[in-house]
Amino acid sequence: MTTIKDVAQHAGVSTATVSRVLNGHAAPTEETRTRVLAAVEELGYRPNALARSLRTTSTTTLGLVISDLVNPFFAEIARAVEEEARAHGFCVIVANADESAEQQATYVRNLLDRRVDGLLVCPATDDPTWIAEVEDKHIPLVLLDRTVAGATCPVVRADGAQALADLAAALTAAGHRRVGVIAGPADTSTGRERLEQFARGGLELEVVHGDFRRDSGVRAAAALLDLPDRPTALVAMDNLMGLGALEELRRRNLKVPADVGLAVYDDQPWFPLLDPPITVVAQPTVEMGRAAARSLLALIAGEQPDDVRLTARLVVRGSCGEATGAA
Amino acid sequence: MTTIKDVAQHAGVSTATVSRVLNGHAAPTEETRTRVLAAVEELGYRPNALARSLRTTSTTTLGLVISDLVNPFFAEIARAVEEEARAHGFCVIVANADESAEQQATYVRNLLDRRVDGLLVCPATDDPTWIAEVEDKHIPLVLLDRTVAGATCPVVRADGAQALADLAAALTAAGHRRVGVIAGPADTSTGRERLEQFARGGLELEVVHGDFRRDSGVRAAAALLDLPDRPTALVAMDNLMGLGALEELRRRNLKVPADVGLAVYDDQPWFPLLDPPITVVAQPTVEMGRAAARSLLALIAGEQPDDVRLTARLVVRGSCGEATGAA
DNA sequence: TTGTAAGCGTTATCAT
DNA sequence: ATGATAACGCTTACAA
Repeated sequence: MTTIKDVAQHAGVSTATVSRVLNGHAAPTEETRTRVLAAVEELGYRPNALARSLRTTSTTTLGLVISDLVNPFFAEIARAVEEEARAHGFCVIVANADESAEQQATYVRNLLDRRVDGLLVCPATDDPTWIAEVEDKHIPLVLLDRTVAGATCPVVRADGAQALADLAAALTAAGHRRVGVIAGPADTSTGRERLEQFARGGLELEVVHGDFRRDSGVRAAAALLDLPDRPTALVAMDNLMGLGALEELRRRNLKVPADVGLAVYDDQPWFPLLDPPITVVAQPTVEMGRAAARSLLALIAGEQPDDVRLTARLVVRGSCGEATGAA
Repeated sequence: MTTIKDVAQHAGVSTATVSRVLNGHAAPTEETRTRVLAAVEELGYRPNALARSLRTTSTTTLGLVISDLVNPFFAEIARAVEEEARAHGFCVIVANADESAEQQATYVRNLLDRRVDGLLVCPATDDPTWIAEVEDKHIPLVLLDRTVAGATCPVVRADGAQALADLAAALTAAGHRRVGVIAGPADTSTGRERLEQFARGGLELEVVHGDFRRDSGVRAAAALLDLPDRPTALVAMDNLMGLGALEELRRRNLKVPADVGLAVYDDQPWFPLLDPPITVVAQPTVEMGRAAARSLLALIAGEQPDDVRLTARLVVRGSCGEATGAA
């Protein structure tokens, strides 16, 4: 491996000069500059980022802890974060907490050990203990999608209040009175918030909590459909539980929306292709990822970014039935 | 930030002893061990991974260069790689080449600079120039999904030969004679290979090349459907182009399979939910990611892993029509 | 068993 | 404008 020493020797200058040239300092004269650059070129020299980081205490690397990478929503977020980071010359180390608080804590520690310049976390649960560690070390932190109580750092998330109100209204207009909710975990902010906001819609709710994953969607749908007084519509509070619900509906040969209406929180490219197309609350997923990365980058740059709330919106497609003139 | 020096001082030993304790060396006596550990605990000391890596020339980090993270197939691969890496105590830096050879080269260089212990690459194109750089530095390299000419490193990929033969047979049995192929780029091994293997099936083919992305699927489907002698079935050679084709079919109000049959290479969870469910060639995606990570880890450990070929298989669902007894 | 000290490849300070 | 040199925080001979 060729080092800065080799380059210095080859160019007949000191390592300091090579470093100055490579870092675009004002000092070196044009003549030495070209000589150094020639040596760099000839030897195919590339600076060791580790050594540099050790010295400068900057890694130009972001840590991203995702609560569940299987979830296309979070996969999309991860992609957007990577994109925005790349645009600013940063790399991203991606960590998957698999909705486990312990795994998340482990990963956060690992990323801190690696001296990432900042941390982007989609908290798996409300447990806030890990945050102290991050703040102790003064590592810039931004929360994404979910928040946790007592977090003093910037939070970037979607605002689904209006969309959920609209959804409740649309369901009501379509003649639904009693709907089954496949809710997220009660120990996540999004799990609680979506349920609560939807509950304000005045519908009679039957609630089963899932864990934001496919299987729980299947189980929750089954439980709701087995109810003696079966709800006329189901609302799944994330796309994976929505997928599970759809599978269960298909398994039971129930027609949507004739037998049961369905709506899902978080849109996916394939929802419009179903028959009928699925009515959803669409989140500005990519923009959330980008905004979060930008906030973190700003924090790293010493600025004080505000919280970001991106509004989700209802997309009515047909899986909840038609609005009846009467209702 | 507390360093190993602080711990040494606090425990009344040398930094060397602290290091030995922390790295589980045989030397230290039980008594000093506990004393050191107590100091570590009390100070909340965490070793600086950068400094350690600089010294040991090992980062326990894998670099993963994905050709297109938007593609759920690659997202799934990324997840599987991360999972397997984590199980072995490795982190993953994810890079997205966006199907661009230049971006890929840039990222490879960046990851080498960061001294990743090994590199996992899904090559964006056949261009092999970047490989030389990696091999020069003797960084373990494994190719994933796609290969490039002249690569001497292990390759992990799917074998779709049989599945594509089966697909051609199934299409024939369903009465199709002339099918439109939405193929991958000719400058990717998978693009060429899938087309070639499918072509052996004896069907009359109309081929349009896409770029493995959604839009190209829309365009290719449109082109094929506009043909004077319209094919009776479409085969999309990856899931995103399949999505695009489905959108175009829906836009034209064409019924599957009554008007046009459809099959897609690479399964997705929502394909069974469509009406009719989509016939696919299912790849062992997760296993590919895992296998690739394992091969790379083996390479890093000094072993000589073989190429891995995981067989894809045809899943007949209904989007190609029923087999007619006659055919 | 433990300590001393060199070295990993940089950058930055301080002279010159 | 350039060159020595210390320092970043750790591991590892080598010595004791």
